[in-house]
Amino acid sequence: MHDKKSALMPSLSCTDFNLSHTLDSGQFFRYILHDSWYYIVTRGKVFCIRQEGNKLFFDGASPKFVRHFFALDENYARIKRALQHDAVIAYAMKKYPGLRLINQDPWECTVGFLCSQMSNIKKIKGNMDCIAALFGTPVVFRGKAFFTFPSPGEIDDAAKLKKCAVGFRAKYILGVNARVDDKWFARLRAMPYEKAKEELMELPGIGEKVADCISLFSLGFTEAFPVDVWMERAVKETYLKGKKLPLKKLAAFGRKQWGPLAGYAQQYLYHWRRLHNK
DNA sequence: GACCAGGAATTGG
DNA sequence: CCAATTCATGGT
Repeated sequence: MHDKKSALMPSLSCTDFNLSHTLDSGQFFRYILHDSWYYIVTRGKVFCIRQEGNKLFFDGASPKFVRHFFALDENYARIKRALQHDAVIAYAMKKYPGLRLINQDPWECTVGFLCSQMSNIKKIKGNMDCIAALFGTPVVFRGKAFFTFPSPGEIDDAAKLKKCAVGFRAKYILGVNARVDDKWFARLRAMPYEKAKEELMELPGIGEKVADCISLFSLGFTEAFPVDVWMERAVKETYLKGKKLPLKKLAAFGRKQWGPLAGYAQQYLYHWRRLHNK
């Protein structure tokens, strides 16, 4: 079961990192688990990765890329210390240790969360794989077939997109596809969070929640606090004594409560609330 | 055929 | 400005 090449392939030591928790927390869609390896496609890159304790083995990507993609250089001990004061977050951190925020490609992230409205993770994964198959480029990696994700501007055929069962979201994907490019996303990264979010919300189909997901999962704004139905439940039940608040106020609550680490608090709350399924 | 799924856009006060 | 309503689709 151990790959003989393991000893020769790149590896990294990591602390406070759990690959499965991180991938299975609804922030990223294009990966599959096969023979204890996660095969990951992100834009034009295909690589595989496996965790054994504090060791990460991987193939198809440089150590630098892996460190960046999984935010391994983030000072996690500091984040943990800062969030430990909160009993609810502390519990979730203990239950799902090493859950981290991924640094993924903004364009791919945007399409993923455009697909997310009124949908579910399994279906979003299917949408994304279908878009890659119809608009991306085939790649063979370790004898397996994959498709890279298309670049901005390349999802330009409504009839083909319709085959991917994105439904009413098609007009949003086509609309955004025609309006953005990689440079545009790069500029967002250099802006303050509020400004970048404003720019994102100018695009069709992107409201506050989707803009916050893009901000948090792909632009490095850890102060973003996306609020979906799961977060609404989690916050209402744990911090508001069951009292309802509009989504906009919940997002403001999160940012005020946890400041620059609101995104991490969100990720733990979301993961915890979705899995314990009360 | 109802019911649900990580919302967005529009309308009415 | 805020809340309520409408829109809209594939999977189970």
